[in-house]
Amino acid sequence: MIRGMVAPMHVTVDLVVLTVRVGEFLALTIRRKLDPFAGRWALPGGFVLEREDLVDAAVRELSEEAGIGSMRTHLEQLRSYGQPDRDPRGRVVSVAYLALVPDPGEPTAGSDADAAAWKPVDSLLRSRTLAFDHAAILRDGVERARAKLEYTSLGAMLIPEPFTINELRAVYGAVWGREPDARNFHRKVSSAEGFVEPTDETTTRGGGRPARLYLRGPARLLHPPMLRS
Amino acid sequence: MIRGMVAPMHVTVDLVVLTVRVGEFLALTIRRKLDPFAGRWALPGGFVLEREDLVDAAVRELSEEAGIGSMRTHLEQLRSYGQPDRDPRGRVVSVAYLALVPDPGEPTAGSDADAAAWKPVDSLLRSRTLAFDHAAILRDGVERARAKLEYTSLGAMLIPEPFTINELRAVYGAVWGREPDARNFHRKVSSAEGFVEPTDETTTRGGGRPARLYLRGPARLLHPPMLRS
DNA sequence: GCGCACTATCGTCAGACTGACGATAAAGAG
DNA sequence: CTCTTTATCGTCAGTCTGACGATAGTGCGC
Repeated sequence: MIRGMVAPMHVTVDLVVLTVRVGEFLALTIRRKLDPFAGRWALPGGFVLEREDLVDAAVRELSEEAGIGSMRTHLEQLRSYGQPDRDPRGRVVSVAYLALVPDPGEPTAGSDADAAAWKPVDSLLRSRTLAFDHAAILRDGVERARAKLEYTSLGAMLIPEPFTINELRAVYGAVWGREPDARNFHRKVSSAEGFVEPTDETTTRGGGRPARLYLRGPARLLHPPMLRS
Repeated sequence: MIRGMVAPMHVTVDLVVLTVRVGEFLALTIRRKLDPFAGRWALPGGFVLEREDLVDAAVRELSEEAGIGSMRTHLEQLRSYGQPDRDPRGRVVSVAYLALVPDPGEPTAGSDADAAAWKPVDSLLRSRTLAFDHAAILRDGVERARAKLEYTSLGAMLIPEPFTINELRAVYGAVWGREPDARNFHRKVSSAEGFVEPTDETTTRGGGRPARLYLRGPARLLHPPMLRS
């Protein structure tokens, strides 16, 4: 049906899965069981099945390779990578997805991996340990996440509900590498329409005066944005 | 080299090519010569060659199908589309690119098309005339372009150099559907570091008092952004 | 050559928002 | 019951924006 001179290619999805745990900005990595790059760390991912939509493949890999359900997950397409030599097995085009999840605890390795682990984003980016072009994909995903914290409410997708405003502030500190001022952050978040919804509960888990607990609000975009400055 | 159960797919690039001409926001379309959708209007695009990088395929199609060189063109990846049934010929994953060009005049149809034309974005989006899922791709591209005018200097890629500030303002009006205030726009653009570079020349082509001519500046991001409000 | 129409550019001003930081509130620790 | 710690509210000056007034240079019609 398609003229023969056009070579078909393999299509994969790769996942940049990000979370924050105790003040650290982490990405999910797996250790590859098979060649190429057997034994090396990589981003989770896999081939798109014959009749499978791209986003469905991403959801499936998230579940298979990381044991992460799609319920509390923000998942968006990042971009595609198609350099002809990016995979030694042949021509493979990868559609990368970005997932932001509240810390789900230790990951369980899927069938293609002999280990899975959360690793600090900074050290992954500095240490060229990732297989394929996954360092570039991770860099793009991290950049997108950092940018989106500015003008969306997605920061709240990186912690479990309910959370205090200071816990949310720690997310921004971990992702941006710089803590916003607590008082200005509190003013901004609590006055931004629909960013967070207060509950009746408070907690003292951070020590000090009890802090109100919040849930994620319905707003997705922030007007005006929160500036990294 | 890759286990047999994973079916290879065809990979294409599709192009959302946008420009502004006499106050109208236009997208490049071609009329398809071949099935599927022969005779229907579509976005320019085509198959990625066996050893060709994705962006190279986009540059090639831009040149082949629209006669647009890559010199004065802003080209960025938009996103990928991979619904299993999006192409009746079989499984085709398309990587869409967004191009912003200064009006290059009437397009010349490439070999896969029997016509090429600039059409107003709004009417294309309203009238469900585009083949495949190209209406969705165009919508995403237009949305990206509208958003990027806010926080980048890309508006200047939509008009030929040199230009007056008012001509640039007309670009914003065409893309956003609403003209910013001339005086505030002038203040903002001329005070934003590196957005535009003044020349020594002026023009009276708009009538009235001579306007200074500007070139595109080196800045790509605007801090703070220009608000659609 | 003169005033008019037109666009370009500069200025003004109130309101919104930000960053820096002071001050007070409400817990637990000792 | 005082100290430490975190939470929350306030203050204030500086920046940026939107609305809009005012002035500056052109070409055009007469």
